[in-house]
Amino acid sequence: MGRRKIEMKRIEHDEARKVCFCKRRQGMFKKASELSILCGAMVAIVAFSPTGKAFSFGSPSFKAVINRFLTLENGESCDSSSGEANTTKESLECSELEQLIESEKKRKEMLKEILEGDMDGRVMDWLSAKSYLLRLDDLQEFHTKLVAIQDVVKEKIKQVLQEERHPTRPYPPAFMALASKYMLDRQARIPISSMAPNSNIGLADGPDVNDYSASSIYAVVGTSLDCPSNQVDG
Amino acid sequence: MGRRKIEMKRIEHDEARKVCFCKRRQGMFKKASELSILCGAMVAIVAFSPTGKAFSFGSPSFKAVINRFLTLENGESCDSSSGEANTTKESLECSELEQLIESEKKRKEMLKEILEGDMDGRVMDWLSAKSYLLRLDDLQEFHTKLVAIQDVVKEKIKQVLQEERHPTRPYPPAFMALASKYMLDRQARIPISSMAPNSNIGLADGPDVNDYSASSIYAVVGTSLDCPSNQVDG
DNA sequence: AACTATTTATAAGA
DNA sequence: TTCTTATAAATAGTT
Repeated sequence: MGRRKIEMKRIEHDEARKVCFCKRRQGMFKKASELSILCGAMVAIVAFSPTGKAFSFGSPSFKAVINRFLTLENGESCDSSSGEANTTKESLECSELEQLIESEKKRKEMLKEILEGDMDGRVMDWLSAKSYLLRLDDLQEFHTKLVAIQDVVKEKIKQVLQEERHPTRPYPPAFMALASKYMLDRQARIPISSMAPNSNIGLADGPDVNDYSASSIYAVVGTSLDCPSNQVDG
Repeated sequence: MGRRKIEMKRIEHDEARKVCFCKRRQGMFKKASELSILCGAMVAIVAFSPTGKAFSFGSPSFKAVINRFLTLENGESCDSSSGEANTTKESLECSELEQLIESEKKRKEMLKEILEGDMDGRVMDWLSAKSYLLRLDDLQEFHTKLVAIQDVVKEKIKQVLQEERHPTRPYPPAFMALASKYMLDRQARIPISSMAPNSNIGLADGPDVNDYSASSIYAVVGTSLDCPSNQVDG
């Protein structure tokens, strides 16, 4: 579709690649718009430019389409294609798509349950679920915190071990007060510091712890194929 | 692009509309595939046929692209187009997009709050209280469990990191079993042992079962423009 | 960003 | 349906 046929592989020249993205992204969005108009179809697209900028298209709106997609009934049929280059399968059936929808639903349900549910007594579940829900950046933070908690427990073990060598002593009054408060009032927060008999329990060091309408697309694209001003990508 | 120019409006004849969707959907997916190959761009598309069937395309995978989109940093720029034909607003700016990103940010904040609030507050307190109340053997067991969870999290981080290079795949059955168990029975604890590092919890990479490659798309589309058998739409 | 020579997509027709 | 083909449209390379 140009002065000459091009090989279907990554364009290495940096500038040429950006220009190509700009033109073809517009072409694709126009195709999407036409498809939705001609066929009354809902279409949504997201594309990341070589420079990492996100572009989206949606008809009737991006959000509406994605929402419909993510809330597809279980039985609703769908087809999925992957542009990945190194696969051998000729057909996807529906599974990747269905799994995605399924997992999204479950994730939402889990999140809701965690938010609404009583976490007490199910901390392990809570922690596990959390590791499922969090994304990469959250996970790293979460991991740091886990390490911190683990240190608390280790420290506690040390203390208990020490205590076992000595005659057992009654818990300090301060602890009893806090413990009963905790047990009676689940909502009350017990400050870690006050839980630590010798204050070496706990986290002493602090755990760090623009839309343009179909018609304007046509106006622009129909008259020329240049990148409109909203395309600040390059 | 055919024997004659067509008006850009809904095709009323039912059969013709379906045929058009079939052809143009394929054309659009091919364009998307080419865009991703030539420009190294990530692209995801969802389209609903006139009969309501969902089709998706993703490169490197639908899920990976959508995830990236939904976790856009606040400052990351984006452009949004709407193909809606009958809008009265002259411009949406980015609002659809921004709303979507906004809701995702809220989700993140919520999780963060849970993480920091519960984790640093109630859960930390809970753990401390527990660690104070527990006896030595319980503590050691508890510590072991913490290590196990930590391993899960580490593993998850690894997987997520890997996922950024590879297309996302469905959750493994093992995980789904655990997840559904968790969701169906709140009282049931997920045995820590099954949470252990190698149990592939989380966004695990399984072998792909469901992709067809760009090249096979070309094989189909290049030789003929008919709807392949997986297109059961019409 | 504009301009065309070409390739590519596709509307009708078979 | 699927294939064929005349045409409209997209776009690669150039200015």
